[in-house]
Order: sequence, then C-alpha cells, then structure tokens
Amino acid sequence: MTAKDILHKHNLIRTSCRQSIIDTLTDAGVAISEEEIKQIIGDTYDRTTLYRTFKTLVESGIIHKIVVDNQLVKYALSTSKTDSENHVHFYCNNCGLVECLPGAGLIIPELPDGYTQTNTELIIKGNCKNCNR
Amino acid sequence: MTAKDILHKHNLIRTSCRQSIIDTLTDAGVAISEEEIKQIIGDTYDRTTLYRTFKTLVESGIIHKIVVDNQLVKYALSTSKTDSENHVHFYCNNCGLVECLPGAGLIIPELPDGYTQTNTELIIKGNCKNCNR
DNA sequence: TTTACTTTTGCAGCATTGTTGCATTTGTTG
DNA sequence: CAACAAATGCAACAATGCTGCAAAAGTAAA
Repeated sequence: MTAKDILHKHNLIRTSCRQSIIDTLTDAGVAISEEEIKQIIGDTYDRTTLYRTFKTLVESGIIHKIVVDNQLVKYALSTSKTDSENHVHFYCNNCGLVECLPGAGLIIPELPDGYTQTNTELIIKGNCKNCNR
Repeated sequence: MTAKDILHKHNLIRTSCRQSIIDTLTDAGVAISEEEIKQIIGDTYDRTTLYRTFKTLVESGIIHKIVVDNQLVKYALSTSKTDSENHVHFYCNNCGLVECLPGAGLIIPELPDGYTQTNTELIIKGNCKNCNR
C-alpha cells in the first residue's frame, strides 16, 4: 500500500512531510528516530513539523512509538503484526537497531489481585545478527 | 537494611542527599519520579545534584530506572526480586503508579536466528487495585 | 481551473530535562 | 583535627516537548 493510500484510509490530508515519513519507514523496514529521518530526507522540514507529524501519525495508528530509553525514541510503521496489545521490540545494544517482533509466544506474569491490564510493552535487549558475526 | 548500610556496602560516601533518596524510596515502596522526590524531601538539593545522585545510585545498582515513556521516568530500590535480567513493571494508566513485579512467569518469544539476548524490560499497563475500586 | 475554505507548516518562543566544568563545601581516614 | 578525596551548587548550554499565530499548502466545489 502506498503512502497516499495509507493517509487516505485514515482520513488524513496527503502532505509531503507525511508521505516522506511513511515512505522512509516503509523503505527502512526497521524503526528509526527523528534524527535518522532527518539524515535520510534532509533538513526539509521544521523541527516542529516533524514533531507534529509524528504525533499525528501515531494518534491515527499509522505508526507507533518505541521508547527504548528516555533519550532514545524510534518510530515504526504499524502492521497487522504489530497491531496487538502486546508490543514486542528488539534493541541491539551494539548498533542501536530497533525492530518490531511478533508478540506471539509472549506470556505475561500474573498480576496481583485487583489489577487489570490493557496493554504491554516489551523490549528485548541484546545483539542483532549483524553484530553477532 | 538502613540507607547507611546500603551505601557502605556499595562503597559510596554517605551523603544526606543519597540517604534521603534511599529512605524516600524505601518508605514509598513503589517507584517515584524526581518530581515526586522533590515534593517529599523539599527543594533541598540542586537539580544537578539530584540528577547526579540518581545516576550514581543507578550505576552502583542500588536503585534502577523505569522508563514508562520518554517523558515519565521513575526510580525504585533494587531488591533481590528485581535483580534479574528480566525487569517487569506495572504502570497504572489512571494514577501513574509504577510498581516492580517479580519476573517469574514471564516467557519471552523466540528471537530470530542469529540474535542474542542480554536482558528484557517489560511494562504492563493497566489499572491498579485502587483505581479499579 | 479558479475560488473559498480547512488544515498544515514554519517561526518564534518558552518549559523541561540532560549534561558538563569549576569553585566551594562536605565526608572520610589517619 | 588535619589533609585529602569526593560531592555539591551554580552557571551555562544542548536537546527535546510543546504552543500560538501568520503564511502556505491541500481539498473540494463551482
């Protein structure tokens, strides 16, 4: 599905900034940060515009935000695979790669009495294939 | 174990700021933010001092940092329960409570070929006992 | 295609948080 | 208590989050 189709499906105006971000995330395949986006598409857009565009795309569900650390935030396209309430991501300690993983196989410990759960965020830290070579 | 003992065991100088933070975390039982610390112990210490004290205590392993979101960071005392490689925390969407949970029962999905894992961070979001009443 | 309207963008500006260097103060050890 | 090592407070700067407002861009209808 093209960026245009995705935006239209979510009733969002098709702007060049939104298209660039969606295209970049599609091409990348992995999660990327605002900084990395800028390195790829250039200094085309204002800081505020990028900030608001990410916000809009997250709120519409087109992309999702992965907070590895308070100083490291990345974004990835949402797919059927990542749509569930259980988000699983891999972070490479060596190269900083962030990837979405299917939530299948994840078993959450039981909560104390009276607690209820809406969703979970799991980050698995380690070394990726490339860095293990 | 008293704050004094904890600091001594980790070869750290016993300063009033470090003691206050450890005491506050001990009393609280749950994870708290820098902001909450200030509300409890007052505006006694400089922002930088709190920042560096948290850093020192994290690096020594006395406390650990829980990043709920890039704008919400809390700290909790490390205990034998939370010492493992698998950190599990609960976040209440309603009141902001953050609690450490034992990692027992957590089963991580299998990683793709070539990937290795060092540690995991799981945040379970939902509603706590109080907010469910 | 042009017009009128709605939404987004860029800019300015402010708040919060992360981080460092350096002089002063505090804690530790003999 | 003296001497030394370490922590603290202050100043300062960077990065990020966030908002208001005028200008620009996108959309839909004539």
